[in-house]
Amino acid sequence: MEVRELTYFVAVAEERHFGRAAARLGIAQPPLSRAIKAIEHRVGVPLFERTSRGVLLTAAGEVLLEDARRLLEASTAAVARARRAGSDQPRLVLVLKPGADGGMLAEVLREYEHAPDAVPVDLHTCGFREHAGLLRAGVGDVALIYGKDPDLAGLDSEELFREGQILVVAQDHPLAARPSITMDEVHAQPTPLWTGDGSVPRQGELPQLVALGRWIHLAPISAGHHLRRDVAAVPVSDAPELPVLLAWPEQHRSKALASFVRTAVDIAAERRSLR
Amino acid sequence: MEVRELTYFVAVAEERHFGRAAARLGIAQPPLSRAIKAIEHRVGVPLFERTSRGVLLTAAGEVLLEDARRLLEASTAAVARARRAGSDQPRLVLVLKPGADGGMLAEVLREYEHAPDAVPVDLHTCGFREHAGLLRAGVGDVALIYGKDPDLAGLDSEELFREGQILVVAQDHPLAARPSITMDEVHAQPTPLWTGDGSVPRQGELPQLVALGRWIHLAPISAGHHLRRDVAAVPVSDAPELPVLLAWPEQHRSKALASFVRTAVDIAAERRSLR
DNA sequence: TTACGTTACGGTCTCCGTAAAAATT
DNA sequence: AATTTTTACGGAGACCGTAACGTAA
Repeated sequence: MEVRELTYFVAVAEERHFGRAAARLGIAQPPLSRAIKAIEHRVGVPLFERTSRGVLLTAAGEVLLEDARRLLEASTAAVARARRAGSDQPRLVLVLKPGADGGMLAEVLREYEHAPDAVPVDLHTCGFREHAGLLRAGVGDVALIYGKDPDLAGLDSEELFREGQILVVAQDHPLAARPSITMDEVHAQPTPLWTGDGSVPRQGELPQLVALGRWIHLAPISAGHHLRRDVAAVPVSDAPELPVLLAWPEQHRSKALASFVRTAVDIAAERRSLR
Repeated sequence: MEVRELTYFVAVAEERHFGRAAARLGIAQPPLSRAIKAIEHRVGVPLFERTSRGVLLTAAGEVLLEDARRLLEASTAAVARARRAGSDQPRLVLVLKPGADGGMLAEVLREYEHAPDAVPVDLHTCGFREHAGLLRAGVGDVALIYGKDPDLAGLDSEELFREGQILVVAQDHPLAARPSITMDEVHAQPTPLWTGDGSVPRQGELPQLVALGRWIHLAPISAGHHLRRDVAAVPVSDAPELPVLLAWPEQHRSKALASFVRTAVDIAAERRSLR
């Protein structure tokens, strides 16, 4: 099974229409039709049910679609990683959400510079829940992830520590002056609480909306250090602790990466013991 | 990057020689040389250092080799799985070492027959530490694995229970008559203890060697039920408990598989609570 | 009749194999 | 001189696009 064929298959599977799929692939329908037929012949089972309004996936097609998506992702990731590994000055790409640095990133970077097998670290910022995808796509080598149930498929990870949460509200919000607050109170107050569900906001949009009093949201304590001036943070006494993870592609432990992970884990352990 | 190209690359990387790689691929050297050059051009970095005695992998080549092996494995697995999913009578293939049934397999199979979404279960036996490979290759859907540190890359898993161990010795071994024994005694006695390191024995070879008094080995308690007549089992009071895992390819939870896992987990939990 | 997928056909592009050449020990 | 990789060249096969054809709502 060639990746060109997988690309064709995924296009048809996602468009559920040979014509649209061909357009998306930039080819004519007939070659696409032939290619799919060839695949089905080779696999030995039909992957689509042809109807006069388009196509439907068979059970086998559903199974293949899952694998095919992963394969395509992995194949582009493979060349991306090889390319970076072969560049003159190898670097480590750390993926993180802006501001979500766990309050220890600066120290980790400082320490890592002097570690054995260290290489320069590039920071690649990303949006909500994009970490795993970027690692799997070969864009990044390692990611710093906050969250309860992150998507770790195909990744190895290590928990660095857990962190309490603060509520971020507009400066003139009724809760802004409180020294502390409970989860019940968070849910009881009227301003909507941003949960990350639904549409992903553009970069920097959420702080803006919070400052305008349209939303409030929870954040890890360490994020409180670099909030906008026009918002306030209130400790939430009984908020669940957020795990802070370091994650990297499965079995991709270059020396540079292993050394970075070790440095971060050591510093995290040290900080835990200080508390 | 096409999988044909990856196949070529892996062949050269593993043979470290264009000529041998070409022979293994069943093609002539020149097309192979061209193909590799094309790949290197596309990736943008050299993957091999050509010497007059063959080739060496560059750092980028090493990185790509890891990914390429996984990709090839995954691509064959994808069609294998799709083919099985599309067969007229879908089945669930359970991979396990002969005898390593956790003492509960019969009950799980019996129970599963009546579970919702159940399909017929095929048993596929395998050798020492072959489970993961067979799952990744798409040969099996789910595996029953004993062991402390199994290879779970690319797999999801669930621990069913933990089991104590017995020492399996020849019937006329000095320890055969003991009601119980400690790990210290196991290590102190003279017959070599088989640890699974080194060469993998042929199927059924180890029991033979144990019966002949050439080796002794540890086994989970449940394996004691189907030992040869000419060996004896002695409980080891302080042996570390062996985890018994159910594992399956990451994110491949068909209804049939999910139902099987649930059945097994439920029965395991029930047995734990009975103790 | 319209919208989709499939066959038929001809051209092009890629890939392969044989043969000769370059490079390194 | 021998071994190994690379370049040159000619042919076979794969893939694509246009056009014509089935087929179901």
